[in-house]
Amino acid sequence: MATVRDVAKLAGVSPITVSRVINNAGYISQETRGRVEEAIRQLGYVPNTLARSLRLRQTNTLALVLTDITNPFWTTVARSVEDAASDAGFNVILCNTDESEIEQEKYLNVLLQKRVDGVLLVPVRCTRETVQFIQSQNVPLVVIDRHIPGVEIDSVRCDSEGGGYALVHLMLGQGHRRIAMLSGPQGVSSADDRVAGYRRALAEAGLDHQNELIFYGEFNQQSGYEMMQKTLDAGPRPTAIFAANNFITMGAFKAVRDAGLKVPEDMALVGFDDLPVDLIIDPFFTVASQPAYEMGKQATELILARVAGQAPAECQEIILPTEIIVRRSSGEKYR
Amino acid sequence: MATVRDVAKLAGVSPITVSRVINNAGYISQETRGRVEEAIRQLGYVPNTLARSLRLRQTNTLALVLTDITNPFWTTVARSVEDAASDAGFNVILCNTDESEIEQEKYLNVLLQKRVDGVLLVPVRCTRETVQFIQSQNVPLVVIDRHIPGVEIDSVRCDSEGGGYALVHLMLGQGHRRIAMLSGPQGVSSADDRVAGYRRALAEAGLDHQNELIFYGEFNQQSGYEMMQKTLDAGPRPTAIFAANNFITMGAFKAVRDAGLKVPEDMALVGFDDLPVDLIIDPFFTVASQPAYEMGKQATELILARVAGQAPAECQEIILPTEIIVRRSSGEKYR
DNA sequence: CTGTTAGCGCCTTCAG
DNA sequence: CTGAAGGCGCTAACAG
Repeated sequence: MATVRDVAKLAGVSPITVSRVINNAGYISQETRGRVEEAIRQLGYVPNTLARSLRLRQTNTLALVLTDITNPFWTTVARSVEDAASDAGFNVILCNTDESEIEQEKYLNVLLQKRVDGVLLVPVRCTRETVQFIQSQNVPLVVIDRHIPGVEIDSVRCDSEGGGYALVHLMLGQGHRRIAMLSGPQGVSSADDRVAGYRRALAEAGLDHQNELIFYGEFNQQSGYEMMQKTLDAGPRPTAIFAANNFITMGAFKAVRDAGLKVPEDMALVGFDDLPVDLIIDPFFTVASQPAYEMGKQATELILARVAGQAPAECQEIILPTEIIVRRSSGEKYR
Repeated sequence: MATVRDVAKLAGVSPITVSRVINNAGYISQETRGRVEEAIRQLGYVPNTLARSLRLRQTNTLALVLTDITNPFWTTVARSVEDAASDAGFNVILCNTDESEIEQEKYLNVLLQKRVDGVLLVPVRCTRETVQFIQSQNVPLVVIDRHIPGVEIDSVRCDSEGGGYALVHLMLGQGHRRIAMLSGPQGVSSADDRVAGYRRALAEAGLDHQNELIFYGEFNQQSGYEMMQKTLDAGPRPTAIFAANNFITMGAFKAVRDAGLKVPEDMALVGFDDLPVDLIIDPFFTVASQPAYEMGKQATELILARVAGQAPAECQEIILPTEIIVRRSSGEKYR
């Protein structure tokens, strides 16, 4: 495989001149440039970015570490990040943690070894230790979707508390008084924040802790199904459900259906995250929709600014609003 | 940032010894190893893989170049590729071409410069030139989903011809005689193969070219919508539609609905690619489902074998079967 | 406008 | 079991 030296020799110039041509840097006479370009063509020379990166300490590569690209919410974020990165001349390494701390740690290790210029991370646990390692290596880090309390870190997320509040407020407004929440894992900020929104809405309606009915599970369909089953089995049955994400919503719906009940007649259902409208004939769920594309975009722009050293010194915390989309699953007025 | 040399100095050994500890290579006394590991810990040393890759000519990085991660079919493939790569200690750079040759070329260029160990490519155009560049650099390449006629290249794809045949055969069996096909772009092998399957089924039923009604468009929803509109406007209306992928199917469905007609009563509809069952309450479309996860897995395993120099010399061509899933959109017997 | 020197951080080769 | 020398391919700094 040809190197700058081979090209230089063939063109009768020095290696550095070849480098200048490749990178459009410094002054080069048209004639020399022509000779070099011709040599490059003849040799089929492809510059070795590894060597360049080693020298410049910049790889033009970002890492996107998320839980599971298969969730359409993350799919959109990934697409958005790749778009923004690509526009700026960066590539993106994709990593799925499946909410496993062990996987996350493995990935982060390798990514730092590969000297990615920045990491976009959806942290599995919202603890200081998660990010300590990355920060200690002075690699720019932007936390997406979740936040880590008590640590100075750039983060881009949605207003989970507000979205949760709005959905539950909607249910209350329709007359529901027994509203159960099917949450994600405790300790994951997006789950916790949505619970907080749920609580605030109940409190505001004069309902106290006795009226709270919260199940904690995972952000997947099976967990949603199981939590819904428990809800149906337990004590006095709620009349409405608030599910903490799209998969939990689907699982809950199926459990209700499998129990021979109907949404929304027998059980109103609202949830976080819209499903991709393009793939669904007849959208049914009332949701708090997150601007996934915008999130990815802003996170990427922020980290690219950090990489370029152009971002303000203080840590940025960007919180985007959710949009409440009312459809049939929330039903009409209750009673 | 610490280097092997720093670690070596602190541990009172030579750099190469540190290297041996890091890579578990060669013989090291327990005691020396202990000292080195302690030094690594103290310094927070993170090995620089760039330098290592430069030396070893291996990056442990693959590239996945596809059209659009947002299509659930590709989402699944991406997940699968990342899973298999990760298991083998490789990372994956994700690239979306949006079916643009220019984008594709840009990506391939940068990827080769970054010295990825292999490229998994969904080629925008099925021409020899597309892959020539990569092959000329001796970088392992596996073509996914499509194939490039007349070139020796590893490829993993589905039996598009067979799937198309089966779907159209199904329609014919239900009595349909006027069946239109809404295809993807001519020159993209998956589209062409599906058209071939359509033709074979018609021919076998004794219908000649006069009975063919084929529209060529793009693999997206808007194109599906537009092709369907044309179909509805043009001459004698068909009674059944074969759409070449999931997005075209959705677009066609919406056009039919917007025209005040019903699927399947007024128009039967079958298509390629199942939609993610997990996200859909009540699957409706009769489809030829492709084993996306399996495709990604096999493609990745093949390319990893090539990288390791363990694959058979001759080029591999893996063709996976589709599964016909009959649902309501294909209707009952016609007439 | 062009070239020389040196080094980014690592590992292979060959000695000890 | 450990080390010294050299080079992977590139570019910054400094000359000219």
